[in-house]
Amino acid sequence: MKAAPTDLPRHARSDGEQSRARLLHSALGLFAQHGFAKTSTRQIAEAAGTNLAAISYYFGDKAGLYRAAFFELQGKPEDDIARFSNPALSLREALRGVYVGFLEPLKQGELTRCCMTLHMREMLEPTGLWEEEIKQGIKPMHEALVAVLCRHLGLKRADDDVRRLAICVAALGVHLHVGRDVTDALAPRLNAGAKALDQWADRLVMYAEAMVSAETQRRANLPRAANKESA
Amino acid sequence: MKAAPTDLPRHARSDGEQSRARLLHSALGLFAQHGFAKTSTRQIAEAAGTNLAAISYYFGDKAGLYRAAFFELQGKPEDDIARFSNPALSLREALRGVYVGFLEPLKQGELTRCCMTLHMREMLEPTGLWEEEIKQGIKPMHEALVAVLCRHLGLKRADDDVRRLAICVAALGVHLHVGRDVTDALAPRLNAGAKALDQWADRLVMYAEAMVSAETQRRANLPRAANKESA
DNA sequence: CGCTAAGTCAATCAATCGTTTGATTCGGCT
DNA sequence: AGCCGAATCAAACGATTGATTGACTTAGCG
Repeated sequence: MKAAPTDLPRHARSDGEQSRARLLHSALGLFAQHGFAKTSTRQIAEAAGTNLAAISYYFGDKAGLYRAAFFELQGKPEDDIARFSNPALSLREALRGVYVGFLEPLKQGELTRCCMTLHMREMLEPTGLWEEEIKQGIKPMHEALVAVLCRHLGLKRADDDVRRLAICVAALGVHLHVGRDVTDALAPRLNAGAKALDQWADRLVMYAEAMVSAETQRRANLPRAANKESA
Repeated sequence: MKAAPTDLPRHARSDGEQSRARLLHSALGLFAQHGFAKTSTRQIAEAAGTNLAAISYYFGDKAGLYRAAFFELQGKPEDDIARFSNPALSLREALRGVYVGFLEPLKQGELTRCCMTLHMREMLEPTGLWEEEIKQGIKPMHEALVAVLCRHLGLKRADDDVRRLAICVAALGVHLHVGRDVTDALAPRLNAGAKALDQWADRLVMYAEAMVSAETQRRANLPRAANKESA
């Protein structure tokens, strides 16, 4: 709600909304770093510089704080979709738009990175919020990407192979985040600096283009009749 | 402390080693399903049909049980590497070997799937075991894949671009697991049945081949001098 | 049989968890 | 001034956690 900056000094009895915002940001960072179960409310309150009871006061309980941190501090999915779903874009431009959406959080500050980490974490530990996020954030994005691919593949309707391709295209972007620590261990240079991230964008676009081309070619070589997919 | 296979006293109690094995499997399943922090030792003991104290007895503490379940119940990385690193294989065959390693756990029983889930979970919640696993399991596999790619790209030494390509190739396989629930929500048919998984193998091999081809072409179009990569 | 050790069990420990309470303080109001 | 509600705080609640205790049971062996 209130997009107030966070680093305000801790005044004795200044504004109630400040404590709420500080709790929100501290919770986001700690939840992203240690997960929900391993983060105690006392840690959050201490990091936020507020009292323990403030969590119950503003968010009801720990789960409410988690939900608030999860949903209130993230960019709107429409912005991500808008980056690549414009029909005027070429395939290459659209794919670049897709991966920019994945890479930008890595360039920006901790806040967006923590948001992304929380999302990735939810993938493996669904807490109920995740299904909501799939429906409101991921599924629209997936459908938008499928539509883009259909357009450039010359298809009227999406089939399983297009969805598989869309998932693979997204997988390269997702892996930037979930496999970040692994990549840092295997080849630290690949994620070091903004320049390296721009190289990621270049290569991912190239690889995604190659995958789309391969799918295009596969469909071209397909016998006309066998347009169905096995169940 | 005890529980060493080196000691060879007679089987004192008939089902002595059985409790250990049952604890191991129950722990693997529960840790994979709920994570380390959200799984209590009482749950594990109850699921295993043993007493609570047996955990301390066989594994010292909860962390020891986790470590044992993590390392004792997984396939050896050499087997995975052997599937694709044979120099006699064509690129396509090698890539198929890579993805078979990712897909087989999905086909087999719960055990291997839980193992894989635990691994994925460790990516986002490193507990110390993960660094060990990177060094002993992931890094060798990455290096083997890099070697295969170098061979088919006609390179003597690996550079950052080859490593990036290797990571992208692996990313498609990793995403099968980390994005499994998401995929099930977006397009349930894609993961339903062994036949669908075989289709995954076909497409992933095709996409990976396309990525390698794209990289080959990029290098061919490169000016001779500019063989360096930006830091 | 008697002895030892492995294994099992209920009961309990101290610590930590999320949450609640009740008192207190401050800003804004008539 | 006097009052009220919002906000803060220390303290404690009950529940659950991981881990331990000590007694009990069983198996092997002289």
